[in-house]
Amino acid sequence: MSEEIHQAETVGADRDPVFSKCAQSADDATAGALPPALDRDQAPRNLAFLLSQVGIHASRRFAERLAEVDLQPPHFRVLNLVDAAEGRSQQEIAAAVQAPPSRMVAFVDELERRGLVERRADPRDRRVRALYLTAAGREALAQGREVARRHQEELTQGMSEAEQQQLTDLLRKVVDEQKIGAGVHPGFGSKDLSR
Amino acid sequence: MSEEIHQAETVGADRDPVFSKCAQSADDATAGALPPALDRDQAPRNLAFLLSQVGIHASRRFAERLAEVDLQPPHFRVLNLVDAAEGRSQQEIAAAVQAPPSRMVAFVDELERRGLVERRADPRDRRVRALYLTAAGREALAQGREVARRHQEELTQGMSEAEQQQLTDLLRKVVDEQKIGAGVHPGFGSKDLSR
DNA sequence: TATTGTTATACTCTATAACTATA
DNA sequence: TATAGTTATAGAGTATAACAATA
Repeated sequence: MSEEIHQAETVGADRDPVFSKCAQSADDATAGALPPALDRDQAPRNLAFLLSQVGIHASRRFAERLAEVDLQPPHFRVLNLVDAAEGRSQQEIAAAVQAPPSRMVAFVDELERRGLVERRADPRDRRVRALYLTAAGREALAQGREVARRHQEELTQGMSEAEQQQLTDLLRKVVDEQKIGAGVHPGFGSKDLSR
Repeated sequence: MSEEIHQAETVGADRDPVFSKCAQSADDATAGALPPALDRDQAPRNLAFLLSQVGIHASRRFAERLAEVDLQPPHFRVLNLVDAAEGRSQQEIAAAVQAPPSRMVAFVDELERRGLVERRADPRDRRVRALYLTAAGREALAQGREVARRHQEELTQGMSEAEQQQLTDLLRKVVDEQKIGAGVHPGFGSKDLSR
């Protein structure tokens, strides 16, 4: 996974006396679990680290919330894409999410099993399986989008409208500058972020 | 993993005629691989999606670069932490990176095999294995940090100093507000981000 | 001969739980 | 009895390559 810790500099002075005290103090089931020398309270000022840290947190949190409506991120993504372009072949959708065909099969299997998506024959080419949403699929998609709405609300807690706009603009600048495909999310698997 | 696509709205109008044209156009080995209906060029304005997208991109890119000096993110992280607090026990370090003891063993095994880290006996408790960097370990750590420096440089390409500061401040605000532990990076594995 | 969808398979990463040696 | 470290193991997620039907 990921970005790294450049916070090392501030640490390393104190040692065992402080540590043993801390390790046994009563009220630190969560926070105080780390010895103080490793539990720096100074937030890293490192931009790359922050981006990675916040991004992964956001992704993971979203996966958690999505699970509440029985969806995993890849499934939600496929639903979105099928909705965006109904009647496309499985592999067209797969290409759009950058998933190999074999993975797509598994996802569609699952979605079809749950009655959210339909595979229909394409009269013009009997090899392809055209994908369509069912009514239940639209319902699930709506639920997922509601989760996404709440997720974003949570994520922007404590930020003013202006700040949100600023952050959005800056991030979009990065996407642009780094030539990350506009709507393409790197990493398709759900495990990636929900671990 | 992850954030989701709310870009669906803009799509779905055109269909096969446009698509077949696009699929065959010559100069789109990369970009034009997607049918236009799925290849929206409008960047998403969704903040949660952007955070996840950029964060994962950053993490993955960092893992790639780190590989150039034969390090994986978890190894680099462990090196950083050992450097920050030499002489700590394996499990203390493990706790600091939120890794289960069994994973830590594997990482330290690898680092020791490569001569970057030493396990020493602790005279006060013969169960613990105190961790120390070797000279080679310090060298590797320095290389990793240099990679991190270049990585950040790449990531902030095209941004003014002021913009970088703005972005840093905003992200730090999110870390604070979301109660993500300051220096704690969610997700320890390297696979997460390099897939 | 190439392509769509499918299956089989192998590989990696991960956590859990059992085990040992010390305490 | 509890803890530091280790090992064994099983599960999830992933990609690759072989395959069948169709073009």
